[in-house]
Amino acid sequence: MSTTEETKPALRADARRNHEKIIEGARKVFARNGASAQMEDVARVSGVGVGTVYRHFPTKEALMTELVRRTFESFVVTSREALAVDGEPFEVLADVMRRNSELIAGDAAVQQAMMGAGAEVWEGTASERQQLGQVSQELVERAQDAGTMRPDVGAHDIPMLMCGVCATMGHTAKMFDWRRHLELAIDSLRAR
Amino acid sequence: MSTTEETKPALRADARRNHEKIIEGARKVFARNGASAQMEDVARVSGVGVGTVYRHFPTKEALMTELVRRTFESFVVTSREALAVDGEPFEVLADVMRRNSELIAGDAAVQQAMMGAGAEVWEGTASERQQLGQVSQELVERAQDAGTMRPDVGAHDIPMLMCGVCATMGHTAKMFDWRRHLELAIDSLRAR
DNA sequence: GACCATACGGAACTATGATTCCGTTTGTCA
DNA sequence: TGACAAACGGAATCATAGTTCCGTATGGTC
Repeated sequence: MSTTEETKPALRADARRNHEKIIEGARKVFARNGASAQMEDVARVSGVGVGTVYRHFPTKEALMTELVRRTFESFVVTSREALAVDGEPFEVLADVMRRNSELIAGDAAVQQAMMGAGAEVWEGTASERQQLGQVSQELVERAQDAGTMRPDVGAHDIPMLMCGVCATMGHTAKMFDWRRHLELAIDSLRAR
Repeated sequence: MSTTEETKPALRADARRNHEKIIEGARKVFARNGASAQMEDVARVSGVGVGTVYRHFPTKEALMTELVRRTFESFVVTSREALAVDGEPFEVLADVMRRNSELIAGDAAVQQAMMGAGAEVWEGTASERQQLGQVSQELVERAQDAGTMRPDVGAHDIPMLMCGVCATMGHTAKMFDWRRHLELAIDSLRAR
C-alpha cells in the first residue's frame, strides 16, 4: 500500500485486544472530561495499566487526536449520506447540522476540538475536516441553487457556527440551550 | 455604608500603588493568555514579587474574577448608554452587541469567562450579569415593539449567542472571522 | 529620627498529573 | 513445553505552576 515500506510486525493478540479496550475506555473518559481527562482514569476505565496506554499511544495528545479523528470521520459519513437524500436542499443541510450536533453533544473532547483547543488535535484532523468541507460545499451549493439558502454565506461558515454551538454545549449556565442556539444559527443561513 | 461594620484599615501608600500595578499587569497577562496565565508572569509584568500579588488577591481565581468583573461592569456602562440613544431600536441593540464584542475581542480571559470557564468567575460576576440582563431586556422589548426584532427570541438568547462569538474569537483557524459570526448572530435575531 | 506595623520579594514548598522504567507476565513458535 | 520477544502493570520520576513563609524593607506616626 504505502511506498515507504511500513514495517507492521503484527500485534500480539492481547495487544490488539487492549488497543480496542483503550480506545473504548478513553472515549468514555474524554467524552466526559474533555481535554482535562487524566491518563490514570483512562487506564483504570479501560482496565489496563498506564504503561499499557503509553505503549499504544505515545502521548495524551496523540490519544485524544485519534479519538477526535474517528468522530470527525463519522461526521463525514453522515454528511455523505445526506448527499443521497431526496429533500428540500436547505433542510437536508440543516438536518446534517442537527445530526452532527447530536453526535458532538455527548462528547466534551470533540466540543473542545471544534472550538480549537489544542493545535495537535486540530492539525491531526486536517484530512477529515477537509473531506467534511468538500461535502458541505456540495450541500451548500444545492441549497443556494434552490434559492432557500442565503447566497452570501459559504460552506466555511458552517464550522464557525458549529464552533459557537459547541461553546454553548459546554456551558454550565442552565439558560443556555444548544439546540436553540443551533436553530438560530441555521436560521441565519436561511434565505429571506 | 455596610451594616456589617467593615474594618478597612486604609492601605499604605505603596500598597495602594501596587494594587493598581497588579490589576494593570494582570489585565495584560490574562488578556493574552486567558485562564492559563501564570501568577509568576503577572508578578513580573506588574513589577512586583509573587508574594505581593498574593497579598492583594488570595488566589489566582480571585484575581481573574476581579478583572472579569470589571470588564462586565464596562459592558453594563455601554449598554446603559444605548438606552439613551435615539435610533432604530434593533440597530441600537445590534450596536451594543458590536461594541461589547470589540471590548471582549482583545481579552482571552473574558472570552473564556463568557464561555463558562471557571465556576468561581461565573458566580463572581453574577451581579454584573444580572444588571446586563436587565438592560438587555429593555433594549429587546423596544426592538420587538418596533417590529424589527423577532418576537420569539429573548434577552437571554443574547449571552448565548455572544458565547458562541467568543468561541470564534479564541479560535486559531484563520478562516474563522468573529465579526462575520457576530453579524450572522445578529441577523438571526432580526425580524423577517 | 526612632519605632513598629504593614508590605514586599522571591526562594521553598506542595499538589497534580504526564511520562518513564523495569521487573514480571504472556503469547507465539519451533 | 521451553525459549524468548512482545506486552503488561504500576511505582517512581519529572515538570509545572499555585501557594506559603519568613527575613528584609518601608511608610506613617510620635
